[in-house]
Amino acid sequence: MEKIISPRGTKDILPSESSLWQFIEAKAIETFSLAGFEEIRTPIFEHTQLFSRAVGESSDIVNKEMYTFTDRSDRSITLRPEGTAGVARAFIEHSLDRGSRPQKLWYRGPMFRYERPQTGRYRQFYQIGMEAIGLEAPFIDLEVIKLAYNFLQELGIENLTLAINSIGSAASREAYRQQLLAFLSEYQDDVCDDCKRRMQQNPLRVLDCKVPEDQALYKNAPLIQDSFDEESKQIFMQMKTGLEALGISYTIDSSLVRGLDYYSHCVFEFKTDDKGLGQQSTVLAGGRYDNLISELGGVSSPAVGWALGMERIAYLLEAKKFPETKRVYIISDSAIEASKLAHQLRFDAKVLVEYDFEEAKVAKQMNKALKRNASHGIFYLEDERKSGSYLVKDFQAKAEFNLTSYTELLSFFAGDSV
RNA sequence: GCAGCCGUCGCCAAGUGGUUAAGGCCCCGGGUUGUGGUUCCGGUAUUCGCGGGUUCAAAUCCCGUCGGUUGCCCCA
Repeated sequence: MEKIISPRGTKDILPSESSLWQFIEAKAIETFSLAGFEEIRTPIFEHTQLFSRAVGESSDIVNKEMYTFTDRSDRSITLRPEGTAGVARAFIEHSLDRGSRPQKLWYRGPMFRYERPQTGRYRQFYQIGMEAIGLEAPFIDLEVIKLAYNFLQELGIENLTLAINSIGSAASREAYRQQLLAFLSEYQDDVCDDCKRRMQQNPLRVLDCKVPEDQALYKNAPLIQDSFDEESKQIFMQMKTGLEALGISYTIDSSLVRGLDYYSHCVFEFKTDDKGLGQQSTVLAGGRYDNLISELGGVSSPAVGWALGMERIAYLLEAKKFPETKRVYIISDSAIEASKLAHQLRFDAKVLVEYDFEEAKVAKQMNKALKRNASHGIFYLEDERKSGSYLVKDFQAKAEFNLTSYTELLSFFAGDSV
């Protein structure tokens, strides 16, 4: 029979890895809750229309990367390729603009894009993201970036650089687009095929081209900052001075424009220089999207947010060591008695307890205990039960303790460290 | 979507046209009568990702397909 394997671009997170994922999520819950951000869970699939309108018809995501299908009632359904659109839809649907502003939300979960899988890039991948919706105060951008920064620090990820840029207000960006296109029209026939396509689809991307000959041509291209209106200039300035005041170092990357249509003003990315992730150096990215909510039919609600790729984070954390916890294995000639003791200890001492289901020989149970990475063994055989005692073995210290009551046993396992 | 490389047991692999496809790790069973990952004995691929073709003969050559990987595009 043919073996069934997971579909292309998907992967299982096995127990050897899941503790790391739990660690990441626990840190997210902690960091974001302390800042008053609350979790929102939206559906994994939405009406296709939501994404084509929110993410933008011209984006690659909508053009060639969506997992779209027709359901049994002929509705066009799409597996969400990113988190912001669903959050925005929920914000409008439940009139969250009537709540306190800004609404401070975060989310986690799988996203889907039909792409060629590569290291650090999957068809089903997991993101953690946050959105602050309802106010345009630039201090919110700073708060959101600072939280990203703190979160990454809490996780213990180092060597990330923050790149920021401003793409200005929608009006100033449109003005720039015209200027840029006028400039590019001179070179229309000289540039690479990719750039020809970019001119049609997303002219700002042209400046990011990797072909050296093209780069030489673009040297004299107009700068987006030069087309900024007063408001755009001021917002970007506040951004920069704010980051400096918060002690967050950054670089300005004028080629940073982001792939999604809904962004405006501040955009940013945290990147790693770890080569192991291949071309996927961006670990967290986001920006401001002041018009998305109104474009989707909601009350005008400026917003800012970001998302990070959990696989990429997990990759960077793989080598990290986690603090050891106590792990107890009961060695007994009676699975029933061992089970009773295990359940009691789990609830009374909040310690991880396992035991043997096979009533194997003592030497064998010792081996199993070690194989389970136990830190302690409790000998609990007929002799011990008769005398009401527990022989505790510390596997690391290679020491034995004869405890003569359950109370003594409990106090032995009190506390967190091994 | 395009181009290159790769695919032998759960893992690491030897084998590159010719009798029964090495080896190591892990795993499983057994021996050492209530104490340590040791040791000893034994077991585990009718088959080389899958399908087809060439040949007297294929894991080895050819075609296709699936999957992985690297680069491009793009992106978290």
